[in-house]
Amino acid sequence: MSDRRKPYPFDVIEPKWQTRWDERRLFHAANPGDPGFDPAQPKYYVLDMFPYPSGAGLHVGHPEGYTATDIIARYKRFRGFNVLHPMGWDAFGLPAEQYAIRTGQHPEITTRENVARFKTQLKRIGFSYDWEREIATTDPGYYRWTQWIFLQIYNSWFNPETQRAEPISTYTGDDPDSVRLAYVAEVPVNWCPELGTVLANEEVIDGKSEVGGFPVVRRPMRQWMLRITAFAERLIDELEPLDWPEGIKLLQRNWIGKSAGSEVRFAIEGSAEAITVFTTRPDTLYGATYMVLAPENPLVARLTTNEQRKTVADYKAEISAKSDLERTDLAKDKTGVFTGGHAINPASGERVPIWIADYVLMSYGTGAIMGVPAHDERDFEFAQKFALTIKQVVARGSAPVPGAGEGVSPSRTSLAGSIAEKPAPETGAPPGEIQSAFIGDGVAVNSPLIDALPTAEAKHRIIAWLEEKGLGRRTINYKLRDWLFSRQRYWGEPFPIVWEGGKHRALSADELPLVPPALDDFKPTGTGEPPLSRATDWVRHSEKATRELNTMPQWAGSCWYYLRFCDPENASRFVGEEAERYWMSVDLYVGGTEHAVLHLLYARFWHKVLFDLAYLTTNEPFQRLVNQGMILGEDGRKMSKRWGNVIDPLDVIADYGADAFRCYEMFMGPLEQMKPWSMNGVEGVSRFLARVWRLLMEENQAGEWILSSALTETAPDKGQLRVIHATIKKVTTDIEALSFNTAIAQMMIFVNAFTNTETRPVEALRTLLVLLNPFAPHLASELWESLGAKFPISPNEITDQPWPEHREEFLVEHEVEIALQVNGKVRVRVSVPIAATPEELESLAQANPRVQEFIAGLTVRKVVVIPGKLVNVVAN
RNA sequence: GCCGAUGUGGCGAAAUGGCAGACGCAACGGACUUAAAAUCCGUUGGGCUUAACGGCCCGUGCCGGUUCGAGUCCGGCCAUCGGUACCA
Repeated sequence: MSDRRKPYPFDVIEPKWQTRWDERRLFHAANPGDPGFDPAQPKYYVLDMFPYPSGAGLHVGHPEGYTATDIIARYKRFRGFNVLHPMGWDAFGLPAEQYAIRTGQHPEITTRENVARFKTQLKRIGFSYDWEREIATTDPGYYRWTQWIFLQIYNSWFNPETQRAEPISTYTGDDPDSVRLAYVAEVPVNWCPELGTVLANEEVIDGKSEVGGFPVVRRPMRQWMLRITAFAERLIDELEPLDWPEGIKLLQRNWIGKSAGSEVRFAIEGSAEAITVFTTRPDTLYGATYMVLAPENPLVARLTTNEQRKTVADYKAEISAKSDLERTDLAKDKTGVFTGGHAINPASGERVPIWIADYVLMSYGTGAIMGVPAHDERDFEFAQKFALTIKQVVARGSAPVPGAGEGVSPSRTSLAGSIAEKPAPETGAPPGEIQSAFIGDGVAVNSPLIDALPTAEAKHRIIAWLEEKGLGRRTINYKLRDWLFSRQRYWGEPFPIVWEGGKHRALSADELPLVPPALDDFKPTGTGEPPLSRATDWVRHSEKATRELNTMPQWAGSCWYYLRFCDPENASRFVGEEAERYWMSVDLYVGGTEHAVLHLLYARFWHKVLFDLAYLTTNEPFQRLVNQGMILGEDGRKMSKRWGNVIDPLDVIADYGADAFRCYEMFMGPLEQMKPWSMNGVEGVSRFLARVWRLLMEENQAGEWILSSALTETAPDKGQLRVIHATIKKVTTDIEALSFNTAIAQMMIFVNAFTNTETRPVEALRTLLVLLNPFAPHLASELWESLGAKFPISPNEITDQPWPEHREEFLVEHEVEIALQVNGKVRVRVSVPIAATPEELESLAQANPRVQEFIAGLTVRKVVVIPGKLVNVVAN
């Protein structure tokens, strides 16, 4: 291909315009107070999810979203907006560190090289970023403020009364460290003794390290945590008004996993202690025939009887050898052992055995459950396996049993009553031979306090009783866990924390940035100590104090980069107040679904903390979110080295040009949809652009491109005006709707309509070039310039033109073709005057010979007239 | 399991409840050319029928419903893809 003649000289014009845009600072957005800032202009902040600059360079997936936002950015500029469209680098991260371990090359160098490569690639595609706002999370000028934000989080707490983050100074309790939004806790991590490091869950496969296949065990280690759970309620509620895809909102809600229920306290037999469980079904309390604690629950040691001590210890050892993944993967079959201890069911007074099992997680609820096998699938499976009592306490049915009072009727009666009302298959089986758990709502039975009550009311009643007796209370639980915020890595932001006498303390803001020490050896130390421990001088903060050795996770930098873009040079504040007030929030945020939960949740969390502390004026960062779909290989499979189906954007650009690449990415299909790449498709779009080129240009004898002699200053004819204005209308509404594929299709219709005309009105082509400019900016700019050489216009830059407005009057036709239907089937199409009244259309239809033919011998029952569309004659 | 998305020609896809398949690809035919490429013009959902112009029937994953009219709305299935997984 590259040896073939180019359909138009994109290889010359694209670099030319890219250089010119840079020189003219065309895409630089002025901040309030800057020279050239126009307060009358509305603002528009359109943001891409910034990339991790990997060694592999860009793939075709990146530019899909970037092209979409670029079209919007260029369009909004035409529309008179002050557009903020920035780009930067999420540059801390593991690959650079691992590369450093292998080669000894400092991650900073690797990162710099990768950033340079990415930037070259992005520039070659012609994106209209304001490069003067470029940021990298690894710049000290940037991570200084990442550390500063951490300090704000560290120095605040969540006041449950105001439901807001507040400075720690407003906390009046004894132990501020127990309520800080950043705190230290012992949490279990994946520890690989052989590699001497902690591994992420994704790095552990079947209980072995992904690298080397060494055994991995879970072991508690001291970690920094962020108290995101305090914001769970607000993270759900404040999601509601955002203009995000419903699916993403749902994903976040499910991740936060709110469930309402109650805590119930079970007394332990022969002990002053009690076990508190969380349940969403307190109405099934009478059916709790056993209890299960998580193996890690500290109560286990105190409950276990001497006879069971060895069994329990063995089981715990077995469990701790399993990784999280293994523990859940192998969850096909329930396991567990009896502790020997018993508790008392507070409702029934029955004595119930206490077990431990790994299907109960220490990290959710209270790390203990009441086992209600008749009404919970997992409990049912467990009870079956270990032959525990199964007691039915909810019967199918919805209406309360007539005449049944509260807790007075014998349970047997109400059970019989509800069966009579709505028989269910399994209730025919005698008690103890229940075939499966009934987990739906129904009517309480065998539960004296709440018999005959429907589930909702039974829950309410039993909670009231528990609260009255001091045995429990209504609570809400979340799946969301606090955010494990520390990593034992080198290439990340050091914590602005020092330790002295076993206590942590924050650095002051003027000690920032805290720069990581220069290291030659980035390898894990083998002891579990982070690599920073090697830098002994750096670690010593003072005579008595030493620095925190962990670093922050990669998420930290991406939690607030959209704020820094508003004011990237500011040396005295993470973002200037005026800049933040002017630019925030992000009007359009485009990126992949892979960040639907973590990044977007973490960023919202930080934003809310900063908002509560009055550093920001907005409560949410991203007003509108759009996810682009994945681009698959030509074979319909996910692009990967393994399949050899990876497409390199630069290869495509070398053959067809950046404009064709951009347009093809948008023409493939709807932005949000997953779709396969097709080189033939690129070819087609490239042909379209070449046709646009030849609409204005022709070759002279010498083979040079010159302005076409078909161009004239004449006015477009009626047919042409219709196409022009239909195109303005469709392209405009389609861009607003992010429906770029159909916008391009309409421009193709335009070009087809003008391709073989003898004379081409310059006016029509000017309009086309402006409409095309957001999609194919190099081509449109070049042609505009060429056109201006012979047909000057003021202002003479395409980017200074107003966006065209369509005029309805050019779209209306005198005649319109409508369909005549008989009984819903189209029988003939006829041309009718646009002004024809419904009555006229009706009689016209009935008089039509074709219609006559089909209604012959039938009685016309009804005639439906849709003016401009069709007439449907209903007859039988 | 659960949650979500998607099912329309040979392919990527269009269609405020109102003429299904716009636009593009591929394929085929034609023009130009010594020839090819490029370019331009045309045909192109399937079946039946006609010498031809035409005409008829079927068709948006499957089954049903609402409606004068359903790719679109409702109910029930099936398939593919993605996410998630003992969350009490």
